[in-house]
Amino acid sequence: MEELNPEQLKVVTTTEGALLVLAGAGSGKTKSIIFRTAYLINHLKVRPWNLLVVTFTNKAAKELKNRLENTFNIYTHNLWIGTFHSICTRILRREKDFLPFNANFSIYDAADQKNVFKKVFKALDIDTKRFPINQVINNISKQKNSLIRAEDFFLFNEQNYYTEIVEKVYRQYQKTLLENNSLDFDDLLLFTAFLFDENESLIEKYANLFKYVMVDEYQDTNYAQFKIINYIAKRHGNICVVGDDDQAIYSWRGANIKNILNFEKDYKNVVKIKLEQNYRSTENILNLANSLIQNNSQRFEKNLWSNIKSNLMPDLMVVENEHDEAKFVADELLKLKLEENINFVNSVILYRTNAQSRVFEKIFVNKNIKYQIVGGVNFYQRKEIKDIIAYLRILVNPQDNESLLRIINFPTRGIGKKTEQRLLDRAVALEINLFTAISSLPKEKDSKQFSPKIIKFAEQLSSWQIISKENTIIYLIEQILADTGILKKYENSDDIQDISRSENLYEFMTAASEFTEQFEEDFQRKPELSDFLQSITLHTDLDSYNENADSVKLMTMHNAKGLEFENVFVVGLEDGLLPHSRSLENDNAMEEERRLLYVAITRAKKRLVLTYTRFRRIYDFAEPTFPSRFLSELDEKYINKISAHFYDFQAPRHKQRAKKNVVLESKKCFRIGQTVNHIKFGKGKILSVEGDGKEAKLTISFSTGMLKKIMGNFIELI
DNA sequence: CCACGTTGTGTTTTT
DNA sequence: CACAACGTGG
Repeated sequence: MEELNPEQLKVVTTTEGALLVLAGAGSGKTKSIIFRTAYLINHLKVRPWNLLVVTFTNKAAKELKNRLENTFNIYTHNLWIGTFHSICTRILRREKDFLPFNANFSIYDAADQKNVFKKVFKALDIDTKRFPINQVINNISKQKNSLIRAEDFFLFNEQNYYTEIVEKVYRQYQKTLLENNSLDFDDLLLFTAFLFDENESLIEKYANLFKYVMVDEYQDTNYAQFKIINYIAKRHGNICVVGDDDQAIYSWRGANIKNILNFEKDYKNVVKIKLEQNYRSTENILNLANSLIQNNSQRFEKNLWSNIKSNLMPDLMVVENEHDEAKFVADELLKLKLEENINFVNSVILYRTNAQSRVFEKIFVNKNIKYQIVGGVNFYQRKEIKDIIAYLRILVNPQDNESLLRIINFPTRGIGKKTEQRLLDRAVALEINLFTAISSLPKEKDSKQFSPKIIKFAEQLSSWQIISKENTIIYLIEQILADTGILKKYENSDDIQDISRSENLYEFMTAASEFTEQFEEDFQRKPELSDFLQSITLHTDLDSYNENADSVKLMTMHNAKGLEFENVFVVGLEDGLLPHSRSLENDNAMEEERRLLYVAITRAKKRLVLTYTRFRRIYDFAEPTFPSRFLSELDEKYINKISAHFYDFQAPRHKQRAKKNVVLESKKCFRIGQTVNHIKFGKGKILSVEGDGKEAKLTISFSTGMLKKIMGNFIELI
């Protein structure tokens, strides 16, 4: 306890009643939560299972558990620690009797979700041009996060041609999920909240169980999450929330910053504690961050300070294009390694969009710099992994038609669209699910209508289901891969992509066996297949990355929340990227973009380098860019501006890529550089020609500044 | 029924 | 450019 400063100590020992902790970046927030948990258990003798601790990521939960075990000798396997989603899943499985689905439900990720939506759109014959599918998905997700169910839709939304369609889709979508005994991520929260709303006895039960409640990153909770916690904690009022309004970066997924701003109104006699000393960053870095964030309007008054002195000044670097940017960062890293013997392990590159990682990857491979990309395409979202997961899902949850349809003809076993329809018809006629419709075939007398291929598949399904109940997970996976020939097919292929797929499948088996080991240690029993499936759908890349490996980490600024690094490179600081173009018109969104940069900067302990480019390739063309407007808000006292002129780049500038359709000069009607006229767009210059004759596709830069691709037919030469 | 080629379309951030 | 959806020939 001597390690704690007076404010932190107060957080730890104020256990009764409602507590609001406003914890600035690097102020020892995690430490306070750990000590508080340990204090409750070891000092006040609270039973571990009477505590509920909600963290933002699985990784944070895992770390918390480890520290409690290693430093405080606390058995953590009966402690309720986890993300909202994993805790809700646990509650839903326990309280299945109160729910319309059973405990074997599948959890659909974003990709599964989109597939269902596509089917719903088709079934309802909705025009995706007028109703963009992603927009509708987003809308419905927002409804769910605000605890608005399909049947209550018009109580909260005005009726017009658009909302009428959304409501229809919402209804049909939920109906389909229910038929599949499946939930999406938002449903995990929604159903838990309504579980409490509709069953007084359950509120009683969980309020009694969770005598003390703690929520981390409270500024990024949404309404559904607020309600869930409120149901549990409002009776006894023993709730401690920790957060920083300046680090709220998830409003786009329904998080409401008002949850933390209004906490003092939601609970009685709230004690408010501010943690304002930053133990992470140097004074220069912190002052720089402060000069940025003070431009935001909606925030608690605070004074975050650091007394870590350093001669190092944050750098701002301007470079020609994204290749030079990557090259500059790579060279800086190599320089640090060579001159100051600093390893890659404590360095990170932070960017706004996942797509920005590609250039860095390329150059790091080139220069032999070890790196890890955290996030982006999740391991469990890869095609080959989703395929094997689909096999496993239908064995746990035979109602999961979506998963079954995914693999009904993968690998190809001669079940095409026609046969698929016949099987679906059979299921509907007999009022059974597709799984049963298939697996019951061999016992049927009329099975001769179906080809031996399908009978074989049916027999396989049955045999796997038996294995899934009697054998280990890893054995089941091996068996499925062998019976279907999937692994062999990939291994024997000449395509490098297939080889990599086979490697991923091996990695999946490793993951399964590691999971089994860990689970047995944690819970002292063998895991069910459903335990495994639950853990992987709620798993994120961040949860498992190796932070100690001597490699540079690459991730989005969102993923960096809660982390810290010695050396931080924040790249792509251009208008349109950060702030992102889709946030430009909206004041609230702009403030969130600013907070995002604030989060990125405050990850740095010692070295901070910010970069932006003059040109960046978007689609196919290098376009001129403008420095992020946030850069002008940074206090010049705390930043060192470096110009690209001082840096010797060898990389070729703006190399023109060869066009695919090269046409003989003699056949051309149009040539690059010619001035032309268009009826609507006026005068312009030809920038490129694809194809020949009048049919050629021309890229024309019009005098209005517009860039267009137009057929030669519509163009007249001047 | 399937493999392959062509056309069209679209990019924020994630549990 | 990168990937998904569609169409065609085997």
